[in-house]
Amino acid sequence: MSAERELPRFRPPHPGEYIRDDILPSLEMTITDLAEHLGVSRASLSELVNGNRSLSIEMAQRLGQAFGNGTRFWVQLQMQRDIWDAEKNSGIKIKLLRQRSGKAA
Amino acid sequence: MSAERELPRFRPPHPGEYIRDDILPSLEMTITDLAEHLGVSRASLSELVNGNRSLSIEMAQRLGQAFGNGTRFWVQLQMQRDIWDAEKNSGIKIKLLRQRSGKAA
DNA sequence: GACTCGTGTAACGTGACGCTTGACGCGTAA
DNA sequence: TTACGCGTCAAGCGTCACGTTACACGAGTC
Repeated sequence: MSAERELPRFRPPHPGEYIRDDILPSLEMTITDLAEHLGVSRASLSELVNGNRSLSIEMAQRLGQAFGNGTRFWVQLQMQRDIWDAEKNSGIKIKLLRQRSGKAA
Repeated sequence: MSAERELPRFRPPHPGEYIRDDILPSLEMTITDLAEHLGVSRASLSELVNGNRSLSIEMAQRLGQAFGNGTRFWVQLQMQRDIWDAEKNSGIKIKLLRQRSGKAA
């Protein structure tokens, strides 16, 4: 009874929202600018920023280097959203397997 | 100077190793047994256990439900390894973008 | 009006990868 | 030898991030 963290009440924000709302304004950059700086296509970054695509590990690396907050930050952002979606939308129901820790009823 | 966590010195273990070394023995189950319980094919679980495949979100859900430690645990296991690999093997070098926080040299 | 930017998005091809199915090799018991 | 359980491999499929190219729209500017 420990590893089960509660699901957030609301769907975690897409990494792209963060880029759009916080990063780009504070850097005074356009999507086109940032895409060029990151070495990705404009279309690719645009779709990411608009939430139409999820973050790859490689994209997370680029963002982490560009903004100085590391790969992990971005991957976790995406991960939280992925987990939320998975828990919400799936009908997977697997029965709990009891580890044999001595006391077997 | 905060979000940059250090990379582990050694490659984080593959989730499959954990299943093979700890879970399966303590449950006294075979790969075939567990695959059936999880509702996936033998081959799929076999490749996972042997480190030839990484964990999908859906597989993480199944494992999390079966072992009672939640989806997040398994996804994080995989994430740590993915990040480690990405940092080690990639030649990506993006210049840091300075946020304009008042003091501009 | 025409021109330039910045943007969103669709179509196409590509490569990566998780998954299933079917077949194979190996060990063990009848 | 035959039969069975187990693990693994190979082929095929679907999904998806990505680049490229192209088009359409709005806001400025001339």
